[in-house]
Amino acid sequence: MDKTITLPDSEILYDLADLFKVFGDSTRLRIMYALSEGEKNVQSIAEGLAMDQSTISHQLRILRDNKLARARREGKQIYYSLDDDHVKKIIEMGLDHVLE
Amino acid sequence: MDKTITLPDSEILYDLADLFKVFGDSTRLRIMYALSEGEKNVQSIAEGLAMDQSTISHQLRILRDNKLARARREGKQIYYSLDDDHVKKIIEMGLDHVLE
DNA sequence: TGAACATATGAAAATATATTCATATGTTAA
DNA sequence: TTAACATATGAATATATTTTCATATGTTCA
Repeated sequence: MDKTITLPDSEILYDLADLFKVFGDSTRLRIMYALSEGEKNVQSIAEGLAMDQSTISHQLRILRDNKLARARREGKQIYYSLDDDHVKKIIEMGLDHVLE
Repeated sequence: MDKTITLPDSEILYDLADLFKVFGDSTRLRIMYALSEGEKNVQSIAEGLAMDQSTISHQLRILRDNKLARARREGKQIYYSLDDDHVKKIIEMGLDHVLE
């Protein structure tokens, strides 16, 4: 009997887990939903979600670090938008499962 | 200006986050990969991944609770398999992002 | 029934994560 | 240059999560 299990490179597995971790927090999901409506600055996300500016900023950083959102400065404000088509698709796949 | 952000029901958001949390751990991803090769019992997963029986068992429970794996007893052993077509698709979407 | 085996589970310890608070940084306009 | 504003960030705290260890539960077979 062959007990071998074929896995992706360990580094890729960690990256994959890290990616899903980003989706595994309701605050970040809410931010991603907000951004799916279009580009928004930090304030308006914070107000729209009724959360602290600091909380949003910390979480936006995580989205940025994981290349799920990107930032663009315009004057004093920084506008964020989704940085990847996969974002919506991944969320939709998840919803499919959750709603079934 | 309209500051409204349209979000899914808060309960659904939490369920969605919980679902992605399941994918957000490399041990569980490895188990899911193992099961994507076909049904396996706990021992053979543990051996294949070189991890503790207990660790695997704890994580299999999480997969079960989230309806991502299902269990079937056959004698002393319990065979697990993936319980949802979405699993592979969600992982593939994640890989697309990670590999790009 | 009892021994051997496969799996599950509770509790503890180790680690990771999210939020808050205070404050720093960067930008604009007076 | 200074005041006012928008955003970012470090540190502390609170909370969650993973793994390990010990042991319980369920099954088979002698």
